[in-house]
Amino acid sequence: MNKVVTRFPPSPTGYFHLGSARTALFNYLFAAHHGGEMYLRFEDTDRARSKKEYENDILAGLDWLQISYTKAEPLRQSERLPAYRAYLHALIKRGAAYEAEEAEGGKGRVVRFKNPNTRVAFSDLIRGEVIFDTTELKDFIIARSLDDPLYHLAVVADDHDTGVTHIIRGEDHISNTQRQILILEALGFKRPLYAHIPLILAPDKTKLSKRHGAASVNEYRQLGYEPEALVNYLALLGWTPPSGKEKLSHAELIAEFDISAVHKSAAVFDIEKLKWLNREYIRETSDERILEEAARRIGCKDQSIIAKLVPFIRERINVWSDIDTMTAEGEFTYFFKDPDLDPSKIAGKRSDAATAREHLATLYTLLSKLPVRNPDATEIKAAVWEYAEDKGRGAVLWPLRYALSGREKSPDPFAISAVIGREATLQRIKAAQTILKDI
RNA sequence: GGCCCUAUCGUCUAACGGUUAGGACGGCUUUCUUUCAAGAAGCAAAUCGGGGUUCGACUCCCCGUAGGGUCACCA
Repeated sequence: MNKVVTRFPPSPTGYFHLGSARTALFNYLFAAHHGGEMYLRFEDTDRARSKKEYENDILAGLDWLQISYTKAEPLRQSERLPAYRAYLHALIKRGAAYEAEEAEGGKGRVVRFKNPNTRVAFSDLIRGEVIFDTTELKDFIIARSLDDPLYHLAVVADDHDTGVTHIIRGEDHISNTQRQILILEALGFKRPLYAHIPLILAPDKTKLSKRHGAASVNEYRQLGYEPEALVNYLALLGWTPPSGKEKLSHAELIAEFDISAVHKSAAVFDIEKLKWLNREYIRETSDERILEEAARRIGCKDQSIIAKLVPFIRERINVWSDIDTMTAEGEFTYFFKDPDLDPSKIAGKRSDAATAREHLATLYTLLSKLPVRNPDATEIKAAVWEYAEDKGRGAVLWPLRYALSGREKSPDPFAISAVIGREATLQRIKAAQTILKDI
């Protein structure tokens, strides 16, 4: 087999979309699997809607997802006008296209393709034989003028000139294929192989778009998803690797990818499964990485305290921005400063104010015996466990935990105590006792 | 509407003529547990409908139905 060449040709008329990202990913995986390469080019023949800003967004997204590519030379279709003009001339010269006066609006002369009105059939790598009767296409327009080509002409020219062997694109392009085959055959080009991948749908089963919430790659980046998780998830949408694995590394995806195994039907984007996958990746990340994200997001207070929060954060978040949410909801504040206690909540369900106060007093004594250096959670637990077992764990430990956190939900009291240290622990227990005395 | 594509649990999917239709996410239950989270165990949940072909259809064929895509001087 000749060298595989694929391409990813977005038009920079919008932000880098999830659907585009998956198309890019499949082109990349296919090329990488076969030791080939993927070209990137920008289809900016619609000059009015194309923006540099969007180009940059696409480039940044590709880099973030670690989808590598070769830049076409030149990168933009707007830089290849002479080439298109030559092809247009060739087409006109051999009678396959002609200039025509445009009736509608009368904006000058356009170039129309002379439709041979045949049947065009191609074998799609995913869908098998697809047949179109091109008659209804009429003599479609391929250029606004000799210097202003339209999509179909430009695509055919570019794919040919860069030696593209496989065109892997969204299903929404399937009916464009007939026009492009007609043009390419009129030009005498070799036909590439086509593979039309199914679309990504929103939960309401329509094409995924902005109104369904986050649809751009950059939004997922902002929300704190890991690029590996997003790539992994996108690859699984419409394709199952032969190994049946659900969590695959970049290298595994490349090794297992098979375009002919891609499904024919559209898949609904399930944010819950993406979150789950993302959590799987976060679980494996280093303590350093979590510390870095946490310090930045919580607000860099005491780094040594945040370092102790790492295991706690690791098991509670799906995406990095969950740290922001937790911060906003005050789920970290008691690690940094004494909590405000609601007197009615100190005793908990398994105790009353008077006994809770007794328990706290005993706990204070017990914990005072701990070494002055800050003990770890195991040592703290050991110091009070026997007493808690004896008096009832719920009755003893709820007041302790509440005294330390001031919250109805939190990690266990030993973990909290280990983070805030011996002195703060004793102080908070004392504070809770004092409040209890007042009621 | 024309043309094209598609159809297994709520969602992503396995099965490639013979299985009690399997797995994952989510959900629910139980367990662990002072609470939360995590963990462990378990449960519910699907072949769109109708005809064929066949000893036997999720699987092959036809017809419906439903969903999607596309019908630009956008890409």
